[in-house]
Amino acid sequence: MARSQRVTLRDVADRLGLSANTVSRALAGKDQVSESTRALVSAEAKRLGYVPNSHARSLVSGRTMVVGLVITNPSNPFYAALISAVERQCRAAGYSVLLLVTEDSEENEERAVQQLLRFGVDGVLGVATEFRSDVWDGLSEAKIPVVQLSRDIPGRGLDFVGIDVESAIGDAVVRVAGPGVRRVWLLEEDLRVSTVAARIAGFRRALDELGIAHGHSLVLKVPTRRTSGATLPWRPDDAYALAANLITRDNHPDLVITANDYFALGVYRAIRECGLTVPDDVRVLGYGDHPFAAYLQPALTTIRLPADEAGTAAVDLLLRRIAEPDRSRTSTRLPAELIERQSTG
Amino acid sequence: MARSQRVTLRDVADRLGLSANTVSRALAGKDQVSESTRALVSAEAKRLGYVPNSHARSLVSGRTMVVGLVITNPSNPFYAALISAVERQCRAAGYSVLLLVTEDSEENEERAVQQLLRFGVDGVLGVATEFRSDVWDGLSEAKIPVVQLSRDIPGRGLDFVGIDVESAIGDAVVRVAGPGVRRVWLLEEDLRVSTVAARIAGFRRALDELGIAHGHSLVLKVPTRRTSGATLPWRPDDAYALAANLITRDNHPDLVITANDYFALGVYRAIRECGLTVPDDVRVLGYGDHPFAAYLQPALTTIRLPADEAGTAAVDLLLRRIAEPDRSRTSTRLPAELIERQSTG
DNA sequence: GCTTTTCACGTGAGCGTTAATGAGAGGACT
DNA sequence: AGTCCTCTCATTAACGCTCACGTGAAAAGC
Repeated sequence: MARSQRVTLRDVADRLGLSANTVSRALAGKDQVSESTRALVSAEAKRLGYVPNSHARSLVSGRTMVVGLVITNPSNPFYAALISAVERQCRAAGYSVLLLVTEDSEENEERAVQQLLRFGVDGVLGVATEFRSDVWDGLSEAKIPVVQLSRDIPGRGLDFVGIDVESAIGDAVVRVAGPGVRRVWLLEEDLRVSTVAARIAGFRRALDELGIAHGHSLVLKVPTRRTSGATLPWRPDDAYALAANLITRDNHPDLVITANDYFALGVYRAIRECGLTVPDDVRVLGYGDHPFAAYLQPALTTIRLPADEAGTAAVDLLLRRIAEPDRSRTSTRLPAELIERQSTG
Repeated sequence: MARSQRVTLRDVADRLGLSANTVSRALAGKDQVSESTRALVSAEAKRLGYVPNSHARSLVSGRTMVVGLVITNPSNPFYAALISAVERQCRAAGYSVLLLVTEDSEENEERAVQQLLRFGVDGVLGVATEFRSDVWDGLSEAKIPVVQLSRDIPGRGLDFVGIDVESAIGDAVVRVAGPGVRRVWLLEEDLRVSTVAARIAGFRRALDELGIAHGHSLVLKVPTRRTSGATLPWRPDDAYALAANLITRDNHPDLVITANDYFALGVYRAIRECGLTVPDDVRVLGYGDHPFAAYLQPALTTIRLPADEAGTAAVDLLLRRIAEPDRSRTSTRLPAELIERQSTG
């Protein structure tokens, strides 16, 4: 039904007494077609409403002009920004985006890779789940370029574009910790991924630089809601519950770093309810610079992530690798910017 | 290169001394294949790492198992939630999602429709830009089912799934306005879309019900940043700039409704800087129930949108229409829930 | 005048898959 | 024994497009 309706190359060709091939060449803008017939073909194609069949095209050409984008959770604002940037850059280059969501589940990730293989996408941008790292090997074997986004699985020989999380956190903590700061906490996500590891590493390095004994520091894991579906993965409530249990008026950290600004919301409340104040009693450093951060009371010092640049750079890198499959592996870590506000004094 | 590598049906068939067709039927689980050869085929296909070519399949079958998702801005948290829900529901039904972003630009929307036609997707879920409403006609002509998401363009005969914005705002304003409330403002987006119109209509209806003269009310348009790319479309700064200009200590509204919680952030600040307080001097009603709303001081009364349900329902509707193209048009408006917190007393 | 080149287009094949049809082997039946 | 099935598989033809050729006519060259 739908098929019989569709205008094909032959329809245009028959209407003009030409061959399908000529019409194809004319519309493709190739040589070996006179300008007069090209104009005729274009006009007739437009008149009939001809739309090329991308499947037929990619079946013979081997290219699809589609890029796979594998994301763990589109409701995560950072990933949402990545999606926007990636889509825009792909669109500018004439590529379409096939979106696969993994919800940080290995099973979904495997299915996603399978889908990408079936489609024979020209390239893949992916946030890896990292529980098992060989999931992506199928793409490499099929010679489909993969650029890892945000999270890096080393040793796979895959391109990577992300953020220099370790430096971002490390430098920020050093900058933000005043002379009186002795006890420092990090509220982390409970995920086994490279970004979390990098934040912890940066955190530890900062403590060393500040001469703070690791015994005075604490890395707390907030349970991550991966299966919550179409909602934000970070719940202020979870951070609040954790912090409220541990912080008392007489026993509290001097500085709390949160893995994201949403956790900071919970920490704010926990501190407030103890009768303590930010930043006089406890300093708070967020992560992500979400739009509300500047509007909290006190305004939250946080780290701005160049999601837009990362997405754009990742697409550029992918397109370059599609063009030159044999160029050497690239690993880019973009710097993040500390936005100092009132929560750190 | 990539093509010669790929394992095809023939490869599996040749290896077993069978025909490609038999292998196809065996893997498709059809009849007319003995169980013994089916097992052989499955084993060999797995051993060789056979992956079906979706383009070849859809070229002959006319189906793609792909659904197009047209979104104006993935960084908008509401749309992000929609994307998550839609993707998940599609995945559950065996469909993949092709993501097209329009940035509320008519040109992009036309290109998106063109892409969807080229791919011959089985169906489309879309947030329409609404500047020109005939952009989607091409899909209807190609008999591709379209379900409109969130924004409704009436008169096109397209299915619709969204939220009952008019009732949500109308009922909420009535509920939230106390006896002393005389002057009511609505801070709206500057977009010509049905959701904005519905909010304004609900606002006006509430004023009538409350017996508030329209002269005492005000609908303010906050400039919308559509071209800002991969960022949130709603900037608290913009709402702040507008509100700060109009609100003074002696001349202020009793109740402000904002088109989203981010605008409420700006309004909070503007009110605070006048030396006024929420809710005693000015009540504030947000929209969207973004995760930070509960953690503001005072906690923001707002309207929770069932984005997850909307996305899920939209996919269900689309799949049903794909199965039965001739069923009558459906228009679903899901109720939104008022979440009463401190900002309205 | 003829051959040679150039240009504009047509022909045929094939991309990998599925649907329709055909064909051979084996068993059940009269 | 011959006929008719049934089961299993092969053969053929699409789907719409592009690529490597082939071909004819006009233009160019001597």
